[in-house]
Amino acid sequence: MSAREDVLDALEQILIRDGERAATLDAVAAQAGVSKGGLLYHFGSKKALVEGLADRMRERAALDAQQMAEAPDGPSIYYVRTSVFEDTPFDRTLVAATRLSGGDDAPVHAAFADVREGWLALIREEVGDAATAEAIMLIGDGLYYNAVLDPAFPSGDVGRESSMAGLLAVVERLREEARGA
Amino acid sequence: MSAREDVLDALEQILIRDGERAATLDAVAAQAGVSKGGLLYHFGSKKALVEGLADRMRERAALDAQQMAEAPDGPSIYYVRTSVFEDTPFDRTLVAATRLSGGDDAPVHAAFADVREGWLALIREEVGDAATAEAIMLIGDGLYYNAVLDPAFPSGDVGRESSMAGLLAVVERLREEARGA
DNA sequence: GTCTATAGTACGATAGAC
DNA sequence: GTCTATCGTACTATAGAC
Repeated sequence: MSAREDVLDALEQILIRDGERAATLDAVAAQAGVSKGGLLYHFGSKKALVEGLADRMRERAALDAQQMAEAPDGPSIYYVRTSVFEDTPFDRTLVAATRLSGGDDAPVHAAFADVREGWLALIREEVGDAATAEAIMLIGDGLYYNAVLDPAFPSGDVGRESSMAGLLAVVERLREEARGA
Repeated sequence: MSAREDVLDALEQILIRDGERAATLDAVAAQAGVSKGGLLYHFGSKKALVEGLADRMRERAALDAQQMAEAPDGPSIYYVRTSVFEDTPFDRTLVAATRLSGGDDAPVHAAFADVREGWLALIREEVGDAATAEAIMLIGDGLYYNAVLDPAFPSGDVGRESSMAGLLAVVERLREEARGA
């Protein structure tokens, strides 16, 4: 039962570190410490392997949505605040899946659409105004994508971290203005 | 002289429509209407081909930065407003390059970093406050990445377009508040 | 459940004719 | 400047031993 999870961990690791093209069955098998044949016992094809990643993303996203809904500082701040890489299991899965977003992987795309819809709903519920909710979510999105697509990722972007406080202040102002309206 | 441009156009087309993995020399040559040998006369390797795309991106970005600096509604609004795909030559080059951002293409990454730095400088100059400038740029970034990474791209995302007016109002409010401070 | 060996295809790049 | 033909490698996937 653990070998399956090891393979998914290995896939994530390679996608995060080396990108989509590097995520071959050979490379994933080697990273997971199994042979290619062993890998293909658990996931019968590369397509099935990617679907396994999409499934894991849905599961972990559901847990994160719970956290977001119950966040003491509210879903808006939670979303922007957690849009920087923290190397949690969910972060790793999300970034790995993002690396596949350029291609035509239907399961991954569908999972992303559903997860994003849930996020936006929580933010909209908190701030009331649809345009403000979208603006707040986009700030988090921009933060996330910029970090993920950075060549230095995931070594960290110190400049970004120091500007987080000011950014959260802007988001909070946006939220309060929309609530007051 | 035109064959070179045709090849770059073909590379962009394939990256936009089918993603990074589909952009093989065979596919690009076929799309450009030349043989693989013919392609490799102009670009001696795949690496050289990608560098050609990065160079084109820098050239076209410089022209766009001029437009942005002189925009009647200001760089901030211009940036967010043009963060939706319009199928201009610059848009096509930018989206194509974004498709390569998951991998380890140093020339593409360097070009992106330089171009983005120029955008942020223009916005920061307009709004004064660094945190607000970053927030505004991130809204545009989020808008852009969401569109580009959408599976339906570039067929268009009608829902997004209808929310643009409200979003621009939020951006304008952010800008005016920062200016007044 | 995991391995080795191998089939079949696709890729990047070179050589040489025209 | 563009073509066809080809080499060597790397990829996905299968077959069959253990």
